[in-house]
Parts: sequence; C-alpha cells; structure tokens
Amino acid sequence: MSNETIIDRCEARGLRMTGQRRVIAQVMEDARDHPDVEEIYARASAIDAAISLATVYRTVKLFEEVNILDRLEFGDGRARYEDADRDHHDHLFDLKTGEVIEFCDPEIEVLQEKIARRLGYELRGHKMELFGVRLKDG
Amino acid sequence: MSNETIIDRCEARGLRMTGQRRVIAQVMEDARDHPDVEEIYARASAIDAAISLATVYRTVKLFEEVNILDRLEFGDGRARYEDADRDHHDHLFDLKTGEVIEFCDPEIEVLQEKIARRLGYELRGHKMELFGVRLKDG
DNA sequence: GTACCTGCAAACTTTTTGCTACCGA
DNA sequence: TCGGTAGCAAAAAGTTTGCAGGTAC
Repeated sequence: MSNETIIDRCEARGLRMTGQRRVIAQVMEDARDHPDVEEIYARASAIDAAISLATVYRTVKLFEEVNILDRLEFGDGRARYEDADRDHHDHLFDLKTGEVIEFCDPEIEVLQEKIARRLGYELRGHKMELFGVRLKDG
Repeated sequence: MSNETIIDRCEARGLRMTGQRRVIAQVMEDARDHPDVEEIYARASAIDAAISLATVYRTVKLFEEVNILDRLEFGDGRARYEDADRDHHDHLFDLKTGEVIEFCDPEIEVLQEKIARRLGYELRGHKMELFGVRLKDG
C-alpha cells in the first residue's frame, strides 16, 4: 500500500520496461475492477493497437511472479488480475451474476492468522482470502 | 450429513440412472479427496472401461446442477468435485504444493453468516467458503 | 415407444509456446 | 552490442457439443 505506481515497482524490481509493459502497467494502475486477460488486452489495445494477446498473457504472468499483480480465480474459468499493492481485502463472487464484491473485516483478518497458525502455516507475507460462493438454489 | 448415498439422492431427484451414472456416483461416494474430472474418469474407467470422458464431464455437471456434487476451483485450471452432502467445511489450497487441507472452524461459520448478512446476502441454503491462498514468496 | 443418454470426434475457450525479428539498457 | 522481448501462429489443456446409435423407464 505504498504510493509507488506499478511502473515504479517494475523498475524497482529491475524489469526491462518496454512500451507494451508500460501500457499494461498503466491499464492495471487505472483499473478499479478485476479485469480478465481479454479485458486487459482490450484496454491496452485502446492505447496501443499493436499489442498482442500473447504479450498480455506473458506480462501479467511476469507481474504476478514478482508480486506486482495478484491473480484471482472466481471459478468461471478465467483468471482475473488486480494490483497486489493494496490494502488486504476479500472478494465475494456471486456465481449467479458474476458480480464481485470487495470487503474487509478485521475479525476475518484475525481469524485468518489464527487458522493459518493452527494449520502450521506462517501467514506472514502470504495471503489468505475469504472466498464466497453462492450456489444456485436454496 | 444424511446417510443417503449419492445414488439414493440421484433417484430422489428423479435422474435417469444409467450404468455410467451409477459408476460415477460410486466413485464420488468412495472419494475421500477432491478429484478432478480426469481423475474421476480414471477411477470410473477402472470399474467400466467403456465410460467416456465426455460422459464424465456431462455427469459431474448434471450432479452439480442438482446439488449432489460441489464444484471446487483452486486456481490451477481444473475443476475438482466433492460430495455436496457433507458437513460444511473449508479448504486451504497450497499454491506451492497443490495440497488441499480441509478444516472447519465454528468462528468462521459464525463470521460467514455475519458477513453475508452485512452484504445483503441471505446465506441460508447457500455456501460460503474460506479459501486459502499461499503465495510464492514472503 | 420415446425421450433421454452415450461415445466419438470435432469444436471451443483459455492459456502457453516456438520461432524470427526487434528493441532496451 | 546482445540477451531479453514482441508478434504471429500453432499447440496445449480443459471443457463442451453435434450427431448417430443405444438405453431407461
């Protein structure tokens, strides 16, 4: 939750900054939602029409590997991405509508630490998330 | 939960019980883990070598639609399934090893109800799950 | 008997990769 | 300079589907 931009963090990690990477970094910097790769590609294409889908895939994977982006899986078969450098929060995904709700609850934060510890995991530096699944019927 | 078998529940829902469906139901009845479709197919093939992968896909989808199986997504690109008629529990998935840990915590159960209500969801009959994601580095 | 189910192969979707040319540091 | 990077197209991996024949009820 620093105020470095994604591009700053790329440079801090010594990534070679090509034009395409700058565009994708900017797209994710501006994103207030959780775009999937196709959507990131669409937004990047609006800035530089020459960017290829393969480059978007390679770049978000790279950014994820160096913890600049988080990959989210909501069970609809597509990976979604968001800026990793944000306050910790959880996601609730409505399987009916596809809507994603972000929220944060201090009790959950405490509980997550507790559970991780009980299970022998050291949560420090890792992330755990409450993943809400709303099934189709009652 | 109840002690009906999966086959019992299929019949209770009026599903036409073919040999293939019986085999797949039995495989899931016996499963203590969270097999993906390929694994269910392998286990079913050991009982009836003529079963096709397409039938396994169609059958687990059908069983999921009538709430006989739950579909789980752990972010590794494959759907996994488990018997829906079990005590509620959560899953912790280790991204490093692929290991799945099941656990249940009463505080989480209470918290899940609370969060759902705060967000305007009525959890009754639906499911929410604490999904653990362990990232690669500290 | 008939509507539903199955196997097969082909199609589809999402993601990865081999190769050649290119570009950033 | 020169090793990493981009574009393209082909391949992979997981899943769905059209069709013709078969089966449960």
